[in-house]
Parts: sequence; structure tokens; C-alpha cells
Amino acid sequence: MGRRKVEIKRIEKKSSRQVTFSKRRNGLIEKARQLSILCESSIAVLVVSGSGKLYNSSSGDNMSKIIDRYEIQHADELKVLDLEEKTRNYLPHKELLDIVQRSALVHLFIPPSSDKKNIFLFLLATYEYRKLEEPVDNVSVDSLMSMEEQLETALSVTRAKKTELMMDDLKSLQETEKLLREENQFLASQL
Amino acid sequence: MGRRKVEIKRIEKKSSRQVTFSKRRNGLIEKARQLSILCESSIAVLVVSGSGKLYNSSSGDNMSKIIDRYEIQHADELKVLDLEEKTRNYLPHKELLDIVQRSALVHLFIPPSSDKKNIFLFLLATYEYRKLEEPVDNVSVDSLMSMEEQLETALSVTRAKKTELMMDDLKSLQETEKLLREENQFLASQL
DNA sequence: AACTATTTATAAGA
DNA sequence: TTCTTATAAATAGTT
Repeated sequence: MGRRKVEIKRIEKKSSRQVTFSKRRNGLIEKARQLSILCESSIAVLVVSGSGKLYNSSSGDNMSKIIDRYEIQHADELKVLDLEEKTRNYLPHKELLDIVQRSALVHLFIPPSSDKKNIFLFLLATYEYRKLEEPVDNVSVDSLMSMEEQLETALSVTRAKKTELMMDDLKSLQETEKLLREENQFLASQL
Repeated sequence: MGRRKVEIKRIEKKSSRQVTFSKRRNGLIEKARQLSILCESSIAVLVVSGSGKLYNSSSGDNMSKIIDRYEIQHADELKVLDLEEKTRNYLPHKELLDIVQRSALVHLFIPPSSDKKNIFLFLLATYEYRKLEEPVDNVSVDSLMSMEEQLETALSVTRAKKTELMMDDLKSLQETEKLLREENQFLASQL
């Protein structure tokens, strides 16, 4: 849609490439905005120029939420599941600490998109780091006891909540299964 | 660019909205592809439909890399930096622990949206628990440890087994659900 | 899913 | 960069 038809291949002339980049980038973002309004949807566009500069726009919802949605869909990736598996199977203390720290650090240097996650992971990493820097052995028995108590409470709440969530999932899945079976039977009888 | 000019506002008629959504979504993604080739850039497009379905495309580079680039650019956000600063410089060990715990609890009670968060919390809980089981320092009261440790180990193994069994149940239920849905769809198509 | 009348985006030129 | 304009491309409404 210009004076001439252009082939879709790298524009060799740098100045033309830059002009086209700017025009089409704006066009793309405008199209995204329109689609988001016309069809009530949330759209994120991320453009990284050849020289590494980032341009982004989000419409309908903020960028973090849209990226979170993407990450939710891609959450059950090999690596994470594998880690969960290993952890459950009784890794020695030091290795576990390593993993937690590495995972916290990865999140730190490639910060996750939601602020909450950022802060939480950052705090964890810092906390762990602090413990290495300030070994607990010059801390009083009193303060260790209070720390233990806090940890136990947090742990117990976490564990209860985990079980509760899993139970909920199980129940709802069983419900779904039952309904599907009934529907299935009905459909079969119609044939 | 159609038979009529359309105002950029929500399309009320559902069927038209769906048709437009599909057409323009494809258009948007094609535009992204072209721009990425013409101007040697990396482009991610994430579209979340009104009903929550996700469509995404990435060109020039894979989605994760593009999202990472975005997140790197936004790492130095006010809130996080501020907290980071504070944490590094002023907060005593105990207060830091408080914050970590509080933030973990927030995540627990405002149910986490992604599996990753769940798994991470699970890791954290396990890790904290481990520390209770196997204290890293030699300051602890040795005389009571042996018995306590044995009990804790038994508890932990039991708990791990429980979780494992529940996870197995969940997985198999999800499998069943998927199969039933497929059979269902097939039956429906036969009618 | 196609078709096509129009609108819209944009390539080249100024 | 910005504007202008001829033309290519996208798409709204129709079949």
C-alpha cells in the first residue's frame, strides 16, 4: 500500500529501513489499539529494533497482566516440573538451598513481570544472602526460638493451604468427570 | 478499509465482533511478521480475547527472549528499587524475615494465579521446613535434636507421600477429563 | 469461506 | 522529520 509493491524481505538501505520501521511500528500499534477496542480484548505488542531498542504498547489491560496470562499458559514447562519432582524427593539441604537461590537469582536478573513477584523474589534472595553473610551462630537461642516459631507457623499455613487447594481441585475434577460421563451417555443414546 | 467506515468502539453484535476479531487478529500478526522481516526486528504480539483465550505470535526471536527484554527494561521500577535499596541498607535481619513471611502469606491468601508461583511457594515451604529439620549451624541444642529429627523425618516422608499421591490423582483425573471431552466432541459431531 | 467495494496504510517523493 | 499523494493492502459488509 504505497507507490510500489514491496517484497517482504530485509530492506537493505538503512535510511529506508528506519523510516519503514517507524511507520509500520506505529501502524502496528495503532492496529492493536483498534482491535482491542473493537473486540474488547487485551493486546500487547513488543517490538525490539535491530539495534536492541524496545518499543511496546498494551491496550485493554496493562502489560504485566497480559504477560502473566502468557506465562500461565506456559507454566507447566519441563524445567519447573522437574524441579518440583526433585524437591519433593528429599534433596539434601545444601542442594535445595542452591536451587532456591539460583531460581531466586534468575528471577532477580530477569525480573518477572508482576511487581509482587519481583518484590517477593528479591526479598527472598536478599534474605538468603543475608543469612550467608551473617551466620546465625552469634545469634541468641531466644531469637532462634522466635525464628523457629515464625517459620513453623508460616510452614503450617502454607501446607494447609496447599492441601486445601489440591483437595478443591480434586473435587472439581471429579465433578467435571461425572458431568462429562453423563453427557457422554446421553449423546451415545442419541446415536 | 471495507464497505463502510467503522467507528473505533466496541462492536455490539457478537457475531460481527467475533468475525472482526478473527480477521483483524490475523491481520495484526501478519503485519508483525512483515515488520520483523523488513526491518530485522523481533516482535511479540499477545492477544487475549474477551473470553480469555490467548493468541500469540513472535517473529525474529522467540517469545521468551522478547518478554525477557521487556522485563529487563522495566527492572528498575520505582517500587522495587526503593524496596531493594531499603532492604540492602537498613533492614535488620529479623525485620527482613518478617517481610518475607508476610509477603508469602499474601501470596497464599490471594490465591496465586500461576503454577509457577505455587511451585515456588512449595519450594519455599519445603526449604524452610528443611532448615528446621537440619539446622545448618552447630549452635542448636544437640541433646534434643536426635529424637526431634527422627520424628520430623517421619512426618516429612509421610507428607511428601501424601502430596505425591494427590498429585498422581490430579494428573490421572485431568487425563480422564481430556479423554472424555474428546469422546464427547466426537459424539456431538456424529449427531 | 469467498468476494468486492471501500477505506486505510504506506512507499516514494518533496 | 513531516506532509503529500498515488497505490497497495486490509477489511466491512455481502453472498
